[in-house]
Amino acid sequence: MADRAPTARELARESVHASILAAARARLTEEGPSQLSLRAVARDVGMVSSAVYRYFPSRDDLLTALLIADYDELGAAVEAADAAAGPGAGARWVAVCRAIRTWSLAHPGDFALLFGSPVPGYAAPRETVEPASRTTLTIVRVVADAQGASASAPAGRHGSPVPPTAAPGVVGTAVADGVASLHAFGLDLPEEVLLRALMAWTTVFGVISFELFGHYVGSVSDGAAYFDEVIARLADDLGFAADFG
Amino acid sequence: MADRAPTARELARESVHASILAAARARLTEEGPSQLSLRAVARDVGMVSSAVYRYFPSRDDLLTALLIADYDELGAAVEAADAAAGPGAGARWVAVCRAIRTWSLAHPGDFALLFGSPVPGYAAPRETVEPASRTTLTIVRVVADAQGASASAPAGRHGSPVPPTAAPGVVGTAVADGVASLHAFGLDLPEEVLLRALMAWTTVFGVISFELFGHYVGSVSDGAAYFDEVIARLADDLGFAADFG
DNA sequence: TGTACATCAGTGAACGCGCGTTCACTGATGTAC
DNA sequence: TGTACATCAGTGAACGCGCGTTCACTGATGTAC
Repeated sequence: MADRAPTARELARESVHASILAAARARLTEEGPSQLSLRAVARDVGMVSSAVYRYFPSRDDLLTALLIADYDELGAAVEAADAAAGPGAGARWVAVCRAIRTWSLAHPGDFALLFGSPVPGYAAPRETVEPASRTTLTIVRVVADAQGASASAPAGRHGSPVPPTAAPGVVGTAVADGVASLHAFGLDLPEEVLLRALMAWTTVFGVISFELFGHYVGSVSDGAAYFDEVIARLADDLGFAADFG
Repeated sequence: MADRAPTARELARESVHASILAAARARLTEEGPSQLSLRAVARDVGMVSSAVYRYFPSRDDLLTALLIADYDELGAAVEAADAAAGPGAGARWVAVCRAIRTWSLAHPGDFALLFGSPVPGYAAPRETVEPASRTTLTIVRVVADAQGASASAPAGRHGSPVPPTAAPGVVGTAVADGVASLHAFGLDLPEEVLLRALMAWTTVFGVISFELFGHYVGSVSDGAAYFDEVIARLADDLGFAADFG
């Protein structure tokens, strides 16, 4: 019941568990998640495949653990970038977006696991939803703060938060669920702003996906420069100016 | 040498070839491309697996044929939607975007093949590049036409094509390759416009991808309505008004 | 038009492979007296 | 502190599976005389 000193067995178990996860993550750097085999991971870690079952009841559980670890790592990186950035929303926006791209390029297999085509025969369980939302929430928070800040700023191109749309009035129920979820996090945003924030996040994802999977070949030569151009315009569309420091 | 009447053998060959492709496409509706096995396709078509080798030298060649067929089908659907839409760029924009979404939702496996995580161990050959560009080109063409039209339109929210960005002047080389490619198609666009068009296409893809792969669960309830909201704002950002008829 | 030979689509068995998972085992670590 | 038993991590063999691909075959279709 009380806190005992961990036994040698417990320490060893913890360490092997971590080694298996690490080996799986290392594999993901080179190959897609659907390729990821329990036997290969066991081989990498230097144990027999059946031994892995002492730590993960099945391959699906390994995938779930990976999914959570990845979402958390990405979320932590994004949150850290946000915290480390200057106080202005423009600087935070750039830091957050770049952090997402940097992590994704460094972990293409993990990116595919999180955001690519679903792994055949695997359905992500509930437990993955919360860590998954960390990144989205950080983005929404930056946008929300930018809105608050610019509400009391002088008028001009960036004076009015989120310009009105060409086909207004129908936002209606489209993101109602999203607004409701945000309340659970203590955020209260106009639907228009949430929709714009969601759009921006979607674009950031799309750009990274296209870059990573080779769909910009022939159109975009310098991925990093292009990405900066894109997030500058996204900030613009959100009613504030990106700040590249 | 000259045009002979096709022999029974030739007709049969043509027909079996088509059946195999059709069976493979049908499988894609239900399962991911990495799952797609030559043996399963052969089974569906009612022949022994080795017989497929009379038609496709390997599984990779089957995948390539599928890729081309899919890109062409999507491209044709998008071009048809463009042609069928009213003459205004706003109406064409809506028609084209909706066509992309409609096709994608109806063919999730094909969408994953075209735009999802790369199939492990398979690299798409050159022949797929041209059919792949049909969709992108249609979008760029609509945007280009909208620019031309609005250049002589009265000023206002949609009077000035593509508003200036918050961090201008650096577009520079980011999409230089794209501009060069466009010349081959007789299109000459300012870099800013091309960049905005590329961004919009990326967002459309991102929205469909998120919807299809379940990343909007909890945020977006009505995918179709949300999609329309998004493309209305994209048109807005491109300097014209979406026209939903 | 009729026959002899060549072409080629489809068959069925076989190959070697890697996979997820189960199971009885051995030997080291931990616990109770 | 020392011994007897329980726990449990890791082993190694085995299961059944589906895969891509090869190969010698048979029988129907096409071609040359």
